[in-house]
Amino acid sequence: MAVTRLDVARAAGVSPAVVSYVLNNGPRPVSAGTRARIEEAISRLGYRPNAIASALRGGSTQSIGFLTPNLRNPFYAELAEAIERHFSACGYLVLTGNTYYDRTQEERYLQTFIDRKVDGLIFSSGISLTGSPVVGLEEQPVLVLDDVGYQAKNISSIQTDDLADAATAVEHLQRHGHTLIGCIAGPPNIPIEAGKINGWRRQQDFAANPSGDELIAYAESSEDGGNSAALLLLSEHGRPWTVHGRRPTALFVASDVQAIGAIYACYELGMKVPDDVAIISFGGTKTAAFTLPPLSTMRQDIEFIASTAMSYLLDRIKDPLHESSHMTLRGNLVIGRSCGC
Amino acid sequence: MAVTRLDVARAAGVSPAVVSYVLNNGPRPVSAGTRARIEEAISRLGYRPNAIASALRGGSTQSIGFLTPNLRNPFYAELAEAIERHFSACGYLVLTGNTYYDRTQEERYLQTFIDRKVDGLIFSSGISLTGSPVVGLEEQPVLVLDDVGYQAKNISSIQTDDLADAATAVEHLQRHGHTLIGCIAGPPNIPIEAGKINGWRRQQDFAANPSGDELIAYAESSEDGGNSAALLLLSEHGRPWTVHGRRPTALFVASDVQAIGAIYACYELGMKVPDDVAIISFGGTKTAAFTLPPLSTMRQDIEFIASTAMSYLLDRIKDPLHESSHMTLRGNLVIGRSCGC
DNA sequence: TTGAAAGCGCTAACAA
DNA sequence: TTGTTAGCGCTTTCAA
Repeated sequence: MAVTRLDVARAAGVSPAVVSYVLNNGPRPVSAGTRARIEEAISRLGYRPNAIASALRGGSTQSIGFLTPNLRNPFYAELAEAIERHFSACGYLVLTGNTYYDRTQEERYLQTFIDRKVDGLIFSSGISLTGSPVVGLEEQPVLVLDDVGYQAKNISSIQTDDLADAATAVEHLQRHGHTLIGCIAGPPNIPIEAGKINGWRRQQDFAANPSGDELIAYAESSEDGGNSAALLLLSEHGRPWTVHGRRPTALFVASDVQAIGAIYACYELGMKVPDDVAIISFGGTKTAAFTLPPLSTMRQDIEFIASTAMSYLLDRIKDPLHESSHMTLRGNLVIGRSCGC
Repeated sequence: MAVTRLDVARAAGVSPAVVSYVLNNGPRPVSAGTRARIEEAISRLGYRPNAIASALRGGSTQSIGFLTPNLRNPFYAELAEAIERHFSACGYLVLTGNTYYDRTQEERYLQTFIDRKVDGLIFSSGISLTGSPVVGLEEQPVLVLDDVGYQAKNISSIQTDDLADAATAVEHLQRHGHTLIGCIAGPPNIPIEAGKINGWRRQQDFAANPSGDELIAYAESSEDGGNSAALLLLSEHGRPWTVHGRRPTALFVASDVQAIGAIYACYELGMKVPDDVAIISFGGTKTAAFTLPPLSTMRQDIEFIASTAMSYLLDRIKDPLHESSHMTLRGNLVIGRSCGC
C-alpha cells in the first residue's frame, strides 16, 4: 500500500516512535536535527498519516455526525453549510445524513455515525430519541437543535422558541387587520412543526379568531408542498371557505420554502400578495429576500446557532464531564412586503 | 469502552473468529447452532462492530468523498441530495465538502478524504487536478462531474455539454427576436462557467450579434450575485448602455439561483420579465419552477447524473482494473414564462 | 466446523 | 533524547 510511518523512520534512520513525536508535537521532545531529518523524509516520501489507524489507536476520528431532514430545504442547507464551515475550521469533518423526517432513516444514520466513532452528534430536526434502538447513543455528546421532548445528561440543546415566534408572526398579521388566518405547516408529528402550529393557534385564540383544523394544511417542506397547501386553503372549494364562507386573507407559513410555493399558488389563483392574501413565513433564509414580493419572515440566526452549536459540542467533546448547556433563542421578524407593511 | 467481538465470543463460548464468520457471512461456514448462540449473544450484549477497526484491517471504509462548491446553491444541494440518496442505498456514507470554488479548500478536503481512506471521490465543480500537491490522488477511483481539462486512467467523467446547452438557450432567446443579450456567469476561471460563456458567445457570433465583454457580468452563484450582476447589465449607467446606447433586452444566466436575483433586479428597476427583459437560466432546479414568472431554464437531469455517477464509481471501486467510463449529456430546455413564450 | 495467531498503522507507556 | 513494544478491534490464513 502507501508509505507508512515505518518507511519514514527507516528513511530518517530513527525509530517509528520519534516520527510520531514529530507529527504530534509530543508527548516527548525531539532534537532539532532529528526533527529536520524526519520532516525531510516525510516530504520526500510524501508520507501522510493514516487517519483510520490513528483513530483506532485511541485518538479521535475528528468527525461529527449531523442529522438533517432534507438539504433541499434552504433553511437546512444554510444550517448545514454554517455548521460545516465552523467545524471544518476546527479540523472536524462533518458527516451529514438526510433523514427525510423518516424514523428508520434517522436511526440508520445515527447507528452508522456511532459505529464510525464520531466524536459528537447534532440533530437538527425530527428525531425522537426516546426508546430508540440505537446502540451507544447514551455515551455520545449530543447537541439538539430543537425540542425533542427529551432530556438527558449527555444532551445539550439550542432551541428556537417556535411557539412564541409563531405567535409573534401571527400577531403581526392580526395588526394588519386579519382575522381569518390560515396555517401551512410541515408534516404532522414533527415536534418543531407542532410548536409553530400551537403558536398560531394560541395567538388566534387570544384574539378570539378562528383556529380550527380547517385552517391548517400540512404539507411537505418544499415549494411543491407549500403550493398545494395554499391552493387547499385558498380555493373556493376548500375547507376554510366551506366552514367560514370566505377565504383566509392571510397565511402563516412554517417555512420560507413553502412560502415560495404559496406565493406561486396565489399567482395561479389570480390573487395578489399582500393585497388579497398576506403572508408571513418562518425561517429567514436568503431565498426569502428575493421572492416577489419579498417575504416577511421570522428569521432564525443560523450563524449564531451554528457557532453556539460548535462551542457547546466541543465543550463536551473535550471534557466529557463538562455539564450540558442549554439555550433558547427568539427569532426576529424581518419585514418584507408580503405582510402588507 | 464498548462491548467488543471478544466479549461476544466469550458470552457465546466460541472463538472470536467464529463471531466474524457470522457477522460477515464468511469466509467459513458456521453451524446453525453456533450461529444462533452467537446471534443471541450479539443482540443480548448490544454488540456493534467497530467500523474503524474493520476499515483498518483491510475492509473498506464504505465511504466516498464529494466535493461541491456550495450547498447553498440549490443546484448543488439537489445534486448532493441525489448523490447521497443513491450511495446511501448501497451502504456508502457520503462525506461532503464545500469548497467555495477555493483551491485551498479543495485541496484541503481532498487530502482529508484521502487520509480518511474513502473508497472513491466525486468532484462536482471547480477543481483543477493538475499539479495538485494532494498525496495519493492517483490511486483513487475518481469521478468528475464536469470538465476539468484533465484526463487520467483513474478518472471517470459525466460531463454536461455546457457549451452546446448554453448556445441552445441563447438561440432560443434569439428566436424571440433578441439581439442584445447579456450574460451573467459565475466566478471567472471556473471551467464549467467558461463553457457556458463560450456557448453564449459562439451563438451570438453565429447570429452576428454583439458578444463583447461589456455584455458579461461575473458574479457569485447566489441570489445576491445574480441580482447585482443584472443591475450592472441593465442599469442606465452600465457598460452595455454605454457601448450600445441601449439596454440588453434579454439575459442568459448561468444558474437558476442567479436568475432569481436577476428577476428581482428587474423588479427593482421597474422592468417586466419577460416583456422588458427576457431571461433564460441554466440548471433546471425545483426552485426555477416557482419564481414569478417561472424560469425558462436549461435543465440538467440530476437524478440521472447521480445514478450514473454511482454506477461508474462503484464499477471502479469494486474492480480497480475496470476501465474508466465517460459520458456527455445534453440538457433539455424547460420552457417557463421568463423567455416570452 | 472451529481455534489460534498474525498483522493493518498508529500512539504512548516504559526502558534505555 | 530516542528505541522498544503492547495493544486498539478487526479479518483472514493456517492449523487442528
